[in-house]
Amino acid sequence: MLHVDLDQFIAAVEVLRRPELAGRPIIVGGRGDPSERAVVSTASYEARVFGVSSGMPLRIAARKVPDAVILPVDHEAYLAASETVMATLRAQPGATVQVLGWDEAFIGTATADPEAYARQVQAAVLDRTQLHCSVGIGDTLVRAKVATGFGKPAGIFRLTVGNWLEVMGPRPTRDLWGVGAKVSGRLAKLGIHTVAELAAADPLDLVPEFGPRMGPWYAELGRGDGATVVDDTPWVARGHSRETTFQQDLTDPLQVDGAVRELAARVLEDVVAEGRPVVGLTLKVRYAPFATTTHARKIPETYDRNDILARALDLAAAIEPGRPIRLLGLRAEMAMPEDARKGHTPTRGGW
DNA sequence: TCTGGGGTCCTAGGACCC
DNA sequence: TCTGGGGTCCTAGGACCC
Repeated sequence: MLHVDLDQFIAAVEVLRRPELAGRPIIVGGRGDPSERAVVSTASYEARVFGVSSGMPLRIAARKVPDAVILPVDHEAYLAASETVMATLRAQPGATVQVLGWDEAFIGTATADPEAYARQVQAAVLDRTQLHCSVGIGDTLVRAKVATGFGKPAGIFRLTVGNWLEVMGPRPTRDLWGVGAKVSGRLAKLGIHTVAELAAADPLDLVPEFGPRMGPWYAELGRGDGATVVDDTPWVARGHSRETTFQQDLTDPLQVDGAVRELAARVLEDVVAEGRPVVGLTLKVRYAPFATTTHARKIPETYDRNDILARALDLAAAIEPGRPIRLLGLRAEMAMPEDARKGHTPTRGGW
């Protein structure tokens, strides 16, 4: 299968509608105002040279690149570009497409020459959207996904059971898709630093540290093994959430109450649009500077907006009075239809 | 005043039941 | 006075990804 990832997608979309920006360091984030609390969504390659990367506070990024072009996030524009890209992928011969995000997807197809197929995909995407992409080829989803990183920018790379350990073996476990800072640290405590060491680990030895599902799953990840079938089952959202970071920390209970009401109204817009009942609510509270707590509650299946609002306000009663609040979030979990995709391997986001 | 917003899934521990 | 063992459900918290 193939994994397709657009190069500097958001920045590239911005350049398409403002060609005079080509070649300049572009940083897209928040409302485009580096004096506000916000982070970088994407930086162009010209900006990355200065050490700017996704997730970095916008303020810091702006400081690193004195003459950067800083632009606000424009979801609609990226979504429109994304839909054209995905439609182009679906139009490829024999393609089964599994979308992972705005700018990436797996393609399953039976072809004798995957490199040629990949070049054809790149040409089609470029022709239809003027956007460049990199393509990974693999015999598992994990290998295809990881391979893409070696193809950037605008290239093609192939990882299979034959060269996985040769290429990935000496690298830190952090380079794996699904291993972050915390897990790589916990693996290091067990004496596992490299992908090769993880691949050689006994899955059962990882159970005490990571649990019955995640332990064996990490060992599998180290070997590059896992799913081999691209699944194009339509995605059914488990829930919808909204959150707000306040430019000034909130301390007034009336303001907190108002913020919760507004979040509830916004979440309900999404939920009502889907016509599925709500079965649970989670309130997320980030107290300044960075301590986060959540309060969750199952509720009887209901569509009733007033009921849901009342229950959200119930949750808000758990907020500690007088403590400054930096962020509030509200998530509504929805009832799942019987035939929805569920119960596959751990992925934690990104579908 | 350094830290978005939208997702998914797993695990631990307590409550409760038989 | 002592206090099993298995199971399920729920909440809180954590980790990761785009």
